[in-house]
Formats: sequence, structure tokens, C-alpha cells
Amino acid sequence: MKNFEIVKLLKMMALYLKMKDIKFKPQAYEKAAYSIEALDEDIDDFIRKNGKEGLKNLPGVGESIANKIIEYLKTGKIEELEKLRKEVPIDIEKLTNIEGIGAKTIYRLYKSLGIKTLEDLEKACLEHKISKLPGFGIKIEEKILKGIKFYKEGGGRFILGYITPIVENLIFYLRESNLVTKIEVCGSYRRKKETVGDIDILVTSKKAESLIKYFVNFTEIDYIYGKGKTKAMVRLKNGLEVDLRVVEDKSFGAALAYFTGSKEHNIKMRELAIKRGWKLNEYGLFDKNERMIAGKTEEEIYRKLGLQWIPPEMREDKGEIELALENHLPKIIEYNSLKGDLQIQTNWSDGQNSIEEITKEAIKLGLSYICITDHTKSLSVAGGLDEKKFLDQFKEIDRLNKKFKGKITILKGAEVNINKDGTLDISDEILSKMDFVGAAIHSYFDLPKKLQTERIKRALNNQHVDCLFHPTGRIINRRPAYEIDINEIIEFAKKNNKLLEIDAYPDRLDLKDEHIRKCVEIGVRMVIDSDAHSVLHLKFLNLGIAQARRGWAKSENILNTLPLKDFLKKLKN
DNA sequence: GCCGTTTTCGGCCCGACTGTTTTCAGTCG
Repeated sequence: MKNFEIVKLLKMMALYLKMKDIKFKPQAYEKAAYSIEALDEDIDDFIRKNGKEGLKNLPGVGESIANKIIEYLKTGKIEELEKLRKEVPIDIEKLTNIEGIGAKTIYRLYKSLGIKTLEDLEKACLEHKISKLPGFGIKIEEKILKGIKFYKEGGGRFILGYITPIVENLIFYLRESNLVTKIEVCGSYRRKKETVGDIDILVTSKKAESLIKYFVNFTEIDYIYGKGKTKAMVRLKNGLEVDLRVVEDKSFGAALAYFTGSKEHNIKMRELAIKRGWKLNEYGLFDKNERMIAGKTEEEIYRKLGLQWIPPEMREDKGEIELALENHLPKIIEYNSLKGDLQIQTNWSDGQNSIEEITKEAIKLGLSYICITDHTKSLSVAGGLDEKKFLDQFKEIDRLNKKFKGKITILKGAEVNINKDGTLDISDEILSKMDFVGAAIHSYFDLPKKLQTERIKRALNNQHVDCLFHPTGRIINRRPAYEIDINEIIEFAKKNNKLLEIDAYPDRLDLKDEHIRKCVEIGVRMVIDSDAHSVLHLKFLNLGIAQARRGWAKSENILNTLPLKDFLKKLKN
């Protein structure tokens, strides 16, 4: 699975070209990177099946980029990129991860101060070398330092949705060996945390040593830290560290619970065992005489301790154990239980696909309704639609609804941009013609908390607005949430019967789990949306469900678990 | 570098915002 590496290299090409102020080529590389990123198939397989021509059929990939991809797959590098790297030998990947600085700034800092790494950059800021350069000032130094701090805090963790394909690929590889009997990924991956530090894979096997040997031959492995009879530790080419542990079948459940965590959850579990005079560890649950009481499955361990089995997403010691003891765990929302998706962008604004293409994919995924929510006019960078274009789009949706009658319903909607003062950038008249309206912030991220909160409340107050999209605006590992009083927004949504969104896009996952819990507690209804910009993004819905499960949401808390008729009825009351 | 019911050449969604300027460059989305 070299997709990830190719995406990285194409983005790097774009950055180098941007540095040199070359026009249009960077966007071309970015577009191609986006296409590869969205590809849900191993690129090697893809080329084997579809050839170079297939590659060139991907949006944004033409002759030249296709050749570069093939060159990389054959030789492990791209000659042109190597040349650029030699010319400007900097840690471009890390440096561009700092919010607020881009390729041009990095290039200037390299030329004038020789800054190559994040450490160089931080040092130069602290020594006020940057603010002395023409065109720079003290505020830029402060901004960079803030950006570095944020990056470091989130750094080193991988975004769950982005590593899922490679982990699934590895699991497939291990199963294929016929050397594993049981296999589970543990840790924060199993708890579906939004980011994961590393991957713990637990297996049972009759031939442990052969399996370890087989495992370390996985093509994506970059470095082997160590391997023994029952354990191997490796680093993948994308930097992700993976531990494989082989355990005995009789201990599989105990090990699974132990390595799934969280640590806090485990401590509470062990305390429960101690209260009974027992002992719980990764090998099993044992009584006073060291006799094993349970260990083969997680379920029996929980049962012997007097608990309901607790879904991994809830294991954070946030009250779940107490509820499980009383047999009162909430029945949280199930995967694949959404009937609709209410935030989708198409090529009418900044999406990649047509409404028809999105619709066909949604049918394939078993959805019974979708809402098309292209951006509105003031977000011109994303090709936002004005009133007239929305009317054109409505006609197209009417046409497609006829065509797909009985298979799916396409709703009319928008992701309406909220102006600085909390008004909307499009007329009420056009909004009144829509089935579902989401409002969102895309500018003035830095308003003071009170103003920002008021701004959002004012927007939600519009009678046509049904939902607040990606309510906090954070981008994981990249940008913190805007300053808002989220509790006040949640209360406001409750009082005014507005929906809050759980945006399922991998680096958004916004609302966060703790906000979802708050919504569940006070009865604010939510929707889970993919925020798809391509047909390949619709599958992110399950990530949103994972997030909802972490927030203990039940099916009835999520409005788009309802069939269309009921959804619309509840929406309007 | 990509792309084509405006096309195989000549366009490429382009505006808002910030910080630094005194008319603009860089970043964001």
C-alpha cells in the first residue's frame, strides 16, 4: 500500500513548485495527490488492473504525473523530486505543517537564515532573527511559535481514518498466511480514538515463530526494532509503529482487554478483581489460589467481574464501569445504521464528483437519502453558489430524483457561510426552498470567544437553518477549535431545537466525543455526516459513528438513523 | 501539469484576511 507515500511525494512536488512561484503546476500536483488519497485500493493493484491508462483516468492525473507514480513504484524514487530536494534540503513536510506558514515563507527563511528544520525555525523565532527580516514582524514570530507548540502537542499521532486502510491491509496480509487463528487490533485503534500513537496487534497462532517471521516480511515495513518468539516491533514506511504479540488461546480475551485499555479503564477493572480477592492481568483472571477463572474471551472476564461487556469505544473510565455493574449501559448506536448523509459537496462547488456520481455511490452504500450541500457564494474560493445557481441545481436534483425514484431521495440543501456578524451570505428566499440547511464558519476564526459564540447563535437563529456544521472548526493535528463557548451553543441548540453535526471527515471529527456526551445528556439531537468532497469519502460515515459511540450516543440521538419520512417530520417540528 | 459540448492551446473557481506594508505578498480554503 504505497498510496500514502505517493500522496506525500506529490504534495511535496507541489510545495517545491510553489516555492519557486511556478504557476498552476502546484495545483495540478495537489489535485492528483487528492485523487490518490481518495483511492480506496492499493495503487499497485489498481495499476495492475487498470494500467497506466486507468491512472490517467483519475482526475488530475495525466501523462507526466502517471509516469512519476510508475517511476516511484519501480525505483522507489522520483528523479525530479530528488533533484529539488538536493537543491533545497529542508524538512519540508514538518515545516509546512505549521499553521500560517507556507512554501514561500519556508523558502525565504531557508535562503536568508538557512532554516532547514522545525528546530531551526523555533530557535530563529526565539532569537528574534525572523522579525528582523524585511516583510516579517514580531506577530509572525509569535504566530509561528504558537503553530509549533500546537504541532508538537498533537505531533507523532496518526489520524485514525487515514491509517485505517494500511492497518486493514496488514490484517489481511496476516490472515492470508493461514498462520493466525484469532486476530484483533487493540489499543486506541480499537477504542476508535481520533488519533492513534501506535498499533498493537494481538494474535493466537499454532506456529508463532513462523508467523513472526512472516510478519516482518510485510512490504510496508521500514525498520524492525526487534523480533522474538512471541513478539515483534516494527516501524512502517509511513512512520507508524506496529507491535505484534502472539498469546495463548486461553489468555486471548485477557490480553485483548489489557491491550485495548484505556489504562484508566484497566485500573478500575483490576480494582474490581482485587475486591473479590482475585487478580487480573494480561494472562487472565485468577483467584486466590492462582487458579484461572477466566481469560479466553473478554466477555467472560467482564461477566465474572459482574459487568456487562463494555464496547471498546466506551472504555475510558468515564462512568462506564459503574453503569455496567448495574446492567445499565446505554445501547449505543450501531455501525452502518445511518439511512442518510446530510453534508455532501459536489462539483457544483469544491467537490470532485457530480451529483449523479455521488448519488450512485450512495445507493451502492445502501443510503436511502442524501442532501447536497454545496458552499454558498461568499466562499468563492470553494466555488460557492449564488441564488441563481442554486435554482439551476434544484432543477438538476429534480431531474435526478425522477431518474433514481425508488432507490434514493436527493434532498436540496447548502453549507451556508456565516458572515462575520452572524448573518448568512444568501437570501432567506432561497433557503426557504431547501429541505435541509447547514450553517458553518469559514472565516474570522480569531474572534473573541463571546463574539464568536454570539455570531454562531445568531446564525442558528435563522428560521431556515437546521444544523450547525463542524461546530468547533478544529482540524486534528493542524488547527485548534475556534474560541467558542461550546456549552452555550449546545444549550442554545437544545432550546431552539437545532441540530448539531458530527462531521465524520477523518481530520475533523467535530463534534468531539465529550461534546457528543453533553448533547446526549441534555437531549440535543445530532446528525452524522461524511462531509464528502468525493464519492470515496462517503464511507467516512462509520468513522462518525465511531465518534458518536465514543460519545455514548444512542440511535435515537442521531436523527439520520431515521428513514426519510420520519427524518423530515422530526426536522420540521 | 491537466484538461476539453467554449478546446489540443490557452486557460486554470478567485476573494478575504493578515501582517506587513504604503500597494502588496502570502496563506487559507
